[in-house]
Amino acid sequence: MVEKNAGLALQDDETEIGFKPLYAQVKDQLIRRLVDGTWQPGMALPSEQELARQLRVSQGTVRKALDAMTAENLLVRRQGRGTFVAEPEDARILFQFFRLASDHADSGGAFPESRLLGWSRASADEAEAEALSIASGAPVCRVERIRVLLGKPLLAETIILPLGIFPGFDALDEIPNNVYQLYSSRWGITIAKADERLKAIAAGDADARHLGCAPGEPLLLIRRIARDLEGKPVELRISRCLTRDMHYVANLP
Amino acid sequence: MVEKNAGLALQDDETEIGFKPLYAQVKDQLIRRLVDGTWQPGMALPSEQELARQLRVSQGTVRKALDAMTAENLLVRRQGRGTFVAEPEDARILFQFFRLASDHADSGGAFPESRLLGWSRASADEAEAEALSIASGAPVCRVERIRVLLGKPLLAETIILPLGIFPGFDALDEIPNNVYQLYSSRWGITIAKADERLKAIAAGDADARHLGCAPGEPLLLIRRIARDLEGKPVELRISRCLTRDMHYVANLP
DNA sequence: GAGTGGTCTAGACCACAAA
DNA sequence: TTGTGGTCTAGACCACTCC
Repeated sequence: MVEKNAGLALQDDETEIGFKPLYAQVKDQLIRRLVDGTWQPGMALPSEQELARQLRVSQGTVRKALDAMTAENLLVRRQGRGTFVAEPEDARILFQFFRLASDHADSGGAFPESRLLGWSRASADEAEAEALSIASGAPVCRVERIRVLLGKPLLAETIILPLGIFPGFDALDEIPNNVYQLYSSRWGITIAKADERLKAIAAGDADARHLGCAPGEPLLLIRRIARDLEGKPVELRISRCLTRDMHYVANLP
Repeated sequence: MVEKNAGLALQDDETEIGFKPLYAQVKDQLIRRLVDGTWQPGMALPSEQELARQLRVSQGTVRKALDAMTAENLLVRRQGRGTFVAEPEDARILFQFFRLASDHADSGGAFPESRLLGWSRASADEAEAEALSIASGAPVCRVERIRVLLGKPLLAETIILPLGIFPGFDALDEIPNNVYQLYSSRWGITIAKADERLKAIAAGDADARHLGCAPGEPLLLIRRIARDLEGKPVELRISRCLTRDMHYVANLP
């Protein structure tokens, strides 16, 4: 009765080690359609029944793949409406990637404003190349800006982007506040997840000037590597944060 | 054919707003048995079939509850063996709750040693009471210790425990390295999750002396609220970390 | 009313572990 | 061989949304 896992138009690795459950293969197929732009942010996917027919698997298997992708914030499911590709709107990006909050009352979910200091083409140094899995010396664009919340300088950040992945970024006329939305609309790149490393450092002269604090004041250093749908690192971001009245929030697990 | 959700020996809140899916009710039941000690760390649960019979639901519904609990690190499932209550062994606690790593080669998964400075009974101050959801002035035990990795002082930490939850803690003769294991074995309390808040601060004189750094050196301040199976805060821990050669790891999401 | 996702069930076969 | 969890299927009913 139950059909043998025969791949069903899915790439079947029946080799000893390369086995994947059907629902994982389905998930890979669906992610492929996100990567190649078949389904763009905001669009509705076909219904579960329809996907099941197309992929020749049961609805339950499709559901398991969709549920996993929903848990990873790639999709949004709405009962009675359908399943949609997640969009990089401010509210979601803020919630998912911005972990700084006020010590006192919740900062109301305001997206911090940006004061651009400049951006320019450069060559990746050793550390940047390592973090982004590109060749040392490869062309990148470095963006420097100050993030401001409620009129107060909050952090200084440097964004390093490989120009091989974001061609023409260095020639932009301006850079919006929500860059992840720009990555999506202009280059079709979705930031799916990120790893962060945190340290405490002393403020240098430049950061002190920009943030309005004394040189030597303790700052929270955040080094973020952001990854696309396939897990490839596409952005390196280094932030120096004033945490006198703010804190970084982490949940375990 | 399908039986109406009638609670099935589960507490049924069919009131307008209080509805819960069956699998969530099953999960609540299972967690209750963890809380009341029916199933202790390391023990095997009954099989899915058996649980399904006992609770008068289908195996699939039981599975959904077990999968959710496994995702929360409350259970461990082993194919062909069974489902077991997760234990607070060093390796897991290290992986789940210790987010500091060396900047260079992985620190090999070594559990940091502890150098105890002392512990004593005290009264909760405003901030501690607020964090632990207890009355201001309620009895607590404060533990001070230095964590050491590979012979080098890594961080100074203060653990604040409500004596209402851990009676007799202040009268202990000694305190082991892995306190979460002690909470479990001595008081039957499982640390299920924790929230952390991070800041950068300047080292005070005492911390500088203990950590072997200069006063004013930037330290990473971590304030952890650890919660039991029911989400109630049971431990407050404040760590001041030297992050010259270390960093804190966070994953988004 | 038609279509969607959300829940629940029942039963099959598979991979794995232990006796 | 027996029993376990892991996967997959098929079909039912429900709650919700939109026409």
